[in-house]
Amino acid sequence: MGGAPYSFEIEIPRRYFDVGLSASSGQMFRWKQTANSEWVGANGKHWFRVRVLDGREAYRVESSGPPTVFQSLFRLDWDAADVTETLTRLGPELEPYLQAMPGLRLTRSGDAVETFFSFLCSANNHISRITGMVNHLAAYGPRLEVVDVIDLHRFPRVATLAKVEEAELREKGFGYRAATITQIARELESRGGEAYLRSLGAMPYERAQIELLGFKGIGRKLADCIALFGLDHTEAVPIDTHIWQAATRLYFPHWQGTALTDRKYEEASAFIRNRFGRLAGWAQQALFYENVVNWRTRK
DNA sequence: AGTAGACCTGGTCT
DNA sequence: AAGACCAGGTCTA
Repeated sequence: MGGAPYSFEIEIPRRYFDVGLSASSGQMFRWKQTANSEWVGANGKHWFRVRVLDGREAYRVESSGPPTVFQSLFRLDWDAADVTETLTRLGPELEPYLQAMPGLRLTRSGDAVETFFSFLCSANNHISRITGMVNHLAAYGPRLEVVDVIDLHRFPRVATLAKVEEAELREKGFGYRAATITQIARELESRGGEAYLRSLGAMPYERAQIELLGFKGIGRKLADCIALFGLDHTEAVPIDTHIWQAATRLYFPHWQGTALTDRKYEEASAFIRNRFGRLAGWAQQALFYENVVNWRTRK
């Protein structure tokens, strides 16, 4: 299809920014590595194509958006060296996890709507299937571009998703989430849709969390994922099965092997948040993905 | 406040 | 190779 409106270089050491790792670590679900090992993906209304420049600590990016969009998406305005140093100082126990995941960054979605619906797909689910479901939802949006046979869509708006029928999603293999997703889409629209969602990003984390918990089908975990990955509340710490394992290993050994209850969720999440402040979400991401990659061998 | 089941589907393990 | 188990959980009883 037509050429990219924007083409630019991003110069940064790999240990501070690994696109593939950051794009495929469960924060976004619309990135793929092509046969010639480029990373192609979409977020909200933009698409991206990223290539590692041989022998250089740099990327060549083609995109529908200017460099600022890409930089914001991968939070390049945060200095990874600085973040890592601070996290290690505040929590020396994080060092092996950060070292194990060099170049993994906390991303910042440019589209709260996409993140909201992406994580609705994530409950009690595998990353591989979440990916398929999110791409099904994305297909309701207009096509932006085709890059290397990969269809890249603008993620649909709330009004579009609010019209989707439960049966339709069932047929696409959404299972019981077909019901919650369509119901929540309607509820979100009635609350003001995208503008409402964005307003949650402007309020304090605690208030946004309460708002999100008001949706039937959104519990603490999803609320925290949406807050962290979609609303830029970087102090949010979603506690899922992986973080629960890491948290009990590092901070609550007496809870190892026990079930995660509301109270324990609150305590573990707040502990990590208080320990790392606005960097807590970044710490969470390192702990999360390291555990995803290594949990099988660990047990 | 904590526990037990149910819930779609499909990867992974046995 | 068919069947159990489980996954970035949440709701209800």
